[in-house]
Amino acid sequence: MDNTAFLNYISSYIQLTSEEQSLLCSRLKFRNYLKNQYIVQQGDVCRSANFIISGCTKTFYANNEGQEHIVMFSIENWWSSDLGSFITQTPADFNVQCLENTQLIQFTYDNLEALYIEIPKLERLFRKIIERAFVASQKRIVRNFTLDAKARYKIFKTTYPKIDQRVPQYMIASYLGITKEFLSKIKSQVINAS
Amino acid sequence: MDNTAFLNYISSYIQLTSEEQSLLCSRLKFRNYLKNQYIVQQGDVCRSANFIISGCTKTFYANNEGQEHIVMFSIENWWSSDLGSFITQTPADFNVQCLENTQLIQFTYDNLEALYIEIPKLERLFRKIIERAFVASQKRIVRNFTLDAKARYKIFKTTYPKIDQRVPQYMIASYLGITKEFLSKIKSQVINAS
DNA sequence: GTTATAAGTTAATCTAGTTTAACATGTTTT
DNA sequence: AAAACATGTTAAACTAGATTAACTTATAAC
Repeated sequence: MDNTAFLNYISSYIQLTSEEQSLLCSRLKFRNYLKNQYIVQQGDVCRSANFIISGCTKTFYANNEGQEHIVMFSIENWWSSDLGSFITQTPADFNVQCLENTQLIQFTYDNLEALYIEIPKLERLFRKIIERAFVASQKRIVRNFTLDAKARYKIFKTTYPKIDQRVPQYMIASYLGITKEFLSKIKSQVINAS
Repeated sequence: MDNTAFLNYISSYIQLTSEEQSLLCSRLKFRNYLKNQYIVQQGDVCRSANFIISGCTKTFYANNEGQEHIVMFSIENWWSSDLGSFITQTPADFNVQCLENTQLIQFTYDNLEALYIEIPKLERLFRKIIERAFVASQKRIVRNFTLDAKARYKIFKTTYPKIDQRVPQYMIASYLGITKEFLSKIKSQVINAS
């Protein structure tokens, strides 16, 4: 199993000694999922925090009418879980499903708690990771309030060009909080305007 | 200066030794702001993470037309900052303004970095605090997508009854992402329906 | 290579929420 | 207590985006 992507990712947040690195690596559990498989299901407890080595997932909420609302896409070098369920070990609000065959590093709750004790620097790592995720989430809330759908779509396309190309358009509409029909309309406007 | 509220708040996340507690307390800086004073201004670097002892603040974004969009209200026992600006020490996207006379504990960036080294458990504290904040933020994004304005208002009222009573209605409309006129209409519908 | 099935587009009709504007109430200042 | 200003309400006209439904284009299955 190839740890380099994960170690490289970590190194932008904290510096580990080579002992810490090898200890950490000895604890890593890899797992493969197939396209369409669920990593987490709404109502189940989310048992692991998942770092994506390859592949792509969507995190979504399904309401009583069965409509899906996508909260997040995750690709290589990002996390994919229902964090709320994971940290409290209570039933998940969200589903996490693979959009491609996906390879993950999985940290179970107990595993991660033990790792925090063995390698205290990881507290800092995860603090910093979540700080960034929180900031991005706050900014998204503001964008949803201040910008109309066309502006939001343009930002999405430039911020996540790789996701835009890998994922069906109706899921992008769901992520943006609009219908696929309206996204279609926006796209034709964007093209005709240029 | 009264540390009890802060120590009590912390104790629901981590257990400090009495040495750690007194060290922490010796480092706390209190500060008072008057109603309408700015703690952070859009464009300035946010120099401190602020824990509210008493009072109330709003965190908001002002667009080019001068319209305000409220991201968050903060009251006693919660935090009030532009976290994105604070952690990266780059210019703030948001303003933080006092809605009442407000007493804070302020952690400057350098102060907090030093504290993380003196009391490593604080890494865990802030990791946990931000985990919760992130989860709440994600849930708010979903609510904004899945619920209409009336449902969002009802949830706001039951989740934050104290804020609803302390803050002008036009600010609540801004927080909910609707106009004050429409909030007024919703409220009359909620009353007439009951 | 035809038949299903999933994904994307277009257009007409409809609605939640905005805009504008006039008015009402409350609160601070002088 | 009048003036000035901030806050809140109501109603009519308007718009961004939803809904419905018919159609087109891909992709997969046999």
